[in-house]
Amino acid sequence: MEKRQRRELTFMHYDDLLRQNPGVPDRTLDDSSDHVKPHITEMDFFSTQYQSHDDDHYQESKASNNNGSSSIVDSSVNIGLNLLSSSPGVSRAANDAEEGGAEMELEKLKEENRRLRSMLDQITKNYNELQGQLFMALQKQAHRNQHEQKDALNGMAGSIMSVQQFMDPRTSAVLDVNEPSGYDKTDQEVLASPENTTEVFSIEHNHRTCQSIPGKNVSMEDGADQTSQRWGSHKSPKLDQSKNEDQGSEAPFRKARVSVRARSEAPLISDGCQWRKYGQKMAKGNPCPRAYYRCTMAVGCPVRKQVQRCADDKSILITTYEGNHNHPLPPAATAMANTTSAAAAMLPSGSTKSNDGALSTSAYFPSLRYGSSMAMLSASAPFPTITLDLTHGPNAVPFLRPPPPTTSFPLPLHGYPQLLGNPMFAPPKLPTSPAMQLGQRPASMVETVTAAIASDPNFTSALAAAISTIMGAPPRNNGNSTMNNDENNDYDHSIKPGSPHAQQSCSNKPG
DNA sequence: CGCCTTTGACCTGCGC
DNA sequence: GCGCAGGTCAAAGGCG
Repeated sequence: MEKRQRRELTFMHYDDLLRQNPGVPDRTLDDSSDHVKPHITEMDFFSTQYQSHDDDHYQESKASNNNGSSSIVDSSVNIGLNLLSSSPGVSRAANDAEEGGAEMELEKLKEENRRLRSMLDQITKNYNELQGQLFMALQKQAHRNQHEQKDALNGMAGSIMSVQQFMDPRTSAVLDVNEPSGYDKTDQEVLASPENTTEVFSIEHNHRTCQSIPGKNVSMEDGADQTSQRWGSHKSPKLDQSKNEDQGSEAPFRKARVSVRARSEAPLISDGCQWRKYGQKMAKGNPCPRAYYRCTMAVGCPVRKQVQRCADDKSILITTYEGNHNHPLPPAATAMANTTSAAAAMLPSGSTKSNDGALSTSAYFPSLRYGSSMAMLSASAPFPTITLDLTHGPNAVPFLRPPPPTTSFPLPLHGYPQLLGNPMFAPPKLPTSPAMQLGQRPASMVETVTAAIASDPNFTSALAAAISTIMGAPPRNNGNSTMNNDENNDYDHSIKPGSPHAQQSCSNKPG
């Protein structure tokens, strides 16, 4: 009985898996009517999560069978064997009766596994090819954007940049390709400037901002100083030194800030990280003070955030993140980090800032296909800033507030799964977060994160659970491999239960 | 005792 | 050069 029961449960899990992975052909439709057992192993091939489910439901069996979890790592053949041997409660008589059929089923399982593996390999190969093509296209786009930006800087009226440019999250990354591992430290921060309180989404590009700000000749090469230039140009030398040591490689994105606007009565948004308040200032034009927080989850963590209530609507909490965590993050923090990283990655490569602070470049998207979050260019902010407006529900109609002075466009976070899976957005010491490695639905995760935060900023626990549900356990191989160039190494780390990645993910920011 | 918050002072960039 | 504003430091005090 246990054996049959397990089969049924496993089959259901596999079903769920198929629902969550539409790309995987539903091979069970062909065989389900005939055999139930074969699905057990096939399901196990792709998801360790479901294996764990089995373990949960059959702890008794597992107690006397050490192979219960090992099947996750082993080949499909082993899984099949494990299943047969993992039912100590089955009587000898039952085994004899099913022995012949079981062997045949086992063979079928093996064959099915081989087919699925080949299919998965093919899918992975296709995905990688597409990813490579996309990367090349983005590079071309970046070059094109550079020329356009030069024209704009030369006084050309072409302030309006192509939609693709702003929609292209990789543009900046591509442009920064020469930078030494600059990707590590995507900056996240909450923009608390009053101007942005009315903005749905603002984006500025680091490059242009640096070039356009007098006295801030921060080139992309001196990334080590960018942290201090951005957050604390007035910082003490000691702090700068430490930052140089810790963040020397994160320069490129250090200029970017990610601002999250969310409705919350709480003084802080629970983002899963530990923060220490190190300062508070009254910002001009806003009766609410601006608080400065520093991540204290690890010594020397460069991540900081500003928290300030919107001057127009005090129920809106504006949190600005900057920097990348240099330590493992809890799931909730990981989700936020990924979200903000993805947002930071959206920074266009060529937005410019006019001398008078007026928005000089912007892109407008008449149709808002992505209602959960939107982006808007803002030249008013001294730093490249992306503002994620979570004050609306995922399906809410954007622009409930009066249109901001700047143009806005939706943030197509889910349009760039490669961003989340790309190592460029992984922290230096944290190869890739489990979420990032879940290449299947990185964008959906972001959506889920933003939606959850929008609905309840303090609901991080549920957020983590939701992410876990959506993403499941890291795929054993192929699934994530398509998302990460460092798939091999990163993945190995991520699936280790004891590994820090198992409980965190990292991205850059968030805090 | 350690950690955190508070808060005034200080530093730096920027505009005039 | 001066003043303003943003950002940070660090001493003091509170809290568990």
